Amino acid sequence: MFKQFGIGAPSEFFTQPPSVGVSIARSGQLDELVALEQLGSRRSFARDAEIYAEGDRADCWFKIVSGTVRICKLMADGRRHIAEFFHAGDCFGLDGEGERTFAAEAVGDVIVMRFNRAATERLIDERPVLARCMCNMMLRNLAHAQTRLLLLGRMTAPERVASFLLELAERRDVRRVLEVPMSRNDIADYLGLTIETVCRVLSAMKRDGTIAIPNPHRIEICDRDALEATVEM
Amino acid sequence: MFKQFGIGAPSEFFTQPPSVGVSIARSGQLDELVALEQLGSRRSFARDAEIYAEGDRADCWFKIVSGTVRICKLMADGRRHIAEFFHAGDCFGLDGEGERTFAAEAVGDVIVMRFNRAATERLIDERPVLARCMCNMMLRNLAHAQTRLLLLGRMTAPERVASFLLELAERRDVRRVLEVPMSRNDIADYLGLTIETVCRVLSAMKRDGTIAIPNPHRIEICDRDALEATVEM
DNA sequence: CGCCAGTTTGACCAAGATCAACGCAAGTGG
DNA sequence: CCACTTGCGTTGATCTTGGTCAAACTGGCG
Repeated sequence: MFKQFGIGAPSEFFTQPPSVGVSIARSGQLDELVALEQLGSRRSFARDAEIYAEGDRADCWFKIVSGTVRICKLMADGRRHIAEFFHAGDCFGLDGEGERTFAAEAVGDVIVMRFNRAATERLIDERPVLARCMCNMMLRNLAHAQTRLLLLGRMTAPERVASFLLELAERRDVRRVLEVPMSRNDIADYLGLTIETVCRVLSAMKRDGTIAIPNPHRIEICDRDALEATVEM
Repeated sequence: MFKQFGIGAPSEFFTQPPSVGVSIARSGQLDELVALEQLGSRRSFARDAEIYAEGDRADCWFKIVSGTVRICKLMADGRRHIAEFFHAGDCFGLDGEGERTFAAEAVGDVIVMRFNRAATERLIDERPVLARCMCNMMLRNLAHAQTRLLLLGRMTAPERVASFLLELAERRDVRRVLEVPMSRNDIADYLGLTIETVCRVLSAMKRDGTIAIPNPHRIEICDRDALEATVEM
């Protein structure tokens, strides 16, 4: 089982039941977790350090203890694209068994658990219930990618920025004060915009009272309805 | 196993080994296929017919016998987004167990096999090797979505069109003469462009001899190198 | 033949990119 | 402790890509 797997998991693999029904492994889960902890080794990375590079052998995966990670790719002419951000509790790096197709980098200082792929596979063979977790994880990844496809394909700059803020709020489960660990450049490359456009849109939102920006890495949502109205799918 | 699953499968589930190694179920596969055939029922849809709608209960999935299907979504203000095209041999509609988040429509006339989800789940519980197929399928979906993210986020119109043509060629496994079942409008909504831009780019490619367009639904690749150079990631 | 749907082309427009300053806070070194 | 640098972030002016609007073309079909 589990020879190759998804790009990453925007959710709490092994520590929390999947959001949608199914009631997985209520009993076994903790045991698995303990087993996993012993398989993993703690690593830390400084800001902008490369956790793995495009082209590396994909022989391990990671779970974030603290910090934020970006999954990204540099095009030949220097254009950069960020496929995903992962936060504390998320898993990432479960990509195909061959080479990495994206790089993973630390957005700020990051601490992760590193898991050997082969060892994990053995564990999963013993406890097939874990396979179900993996599938759920990949499903969520896929659903999220689909949402982003719509965003990048059909949304205007203000809609993208509004979506981004609401997504941040939802992931961190806060209603008002957002911590924004990534730079404006990261946000731009995530939303398919330029840094200037991101700034301008944020400034416009600040001007009309939708948000407040006490400092660049902290944004407060003052008028959530306005944000939601901006997205309006 | 398999309570909820990916958006669709751009590949040959159950009929062909996965492209990347792993050598799955060499022996059992045919038996499964036979079992499945008996679970499924043949359905046909006319051009533009809705196979399922956004919001429908996701209690079945499909494998395409012939024709092309688009997975799409209409935004409130009429903007349309096509998440994916599926062709003969592909599976789709394995989305989450709740409601459909996208609609599926027939691009031309389409024949599909329709499979009941619950029955399939039972089959998979009996033959866990099938779960591995599912995971591979989702992995491919995910990898493809990631590629499209890059396309929509960071590529110019000519790059998008060139990618599209090369993707078509690769999927159909032809080197020169492409059948293009979908309309220019479909292509535009798939690439995040307008129909006019798609036309203009195709016309430009025709002008400089990269492609020939004997009729709107047939495109010939005359200079594959030029196409590949256009994409150049 | 004329209509219809889809495609193509052209003229013009605007959202967002690019280029260029400027601001501002956190180091750094004299 | 204070100039000076450095790295972001913000703002403005201008340009370009691709969108919008409108008209012409094409091939099938009653």
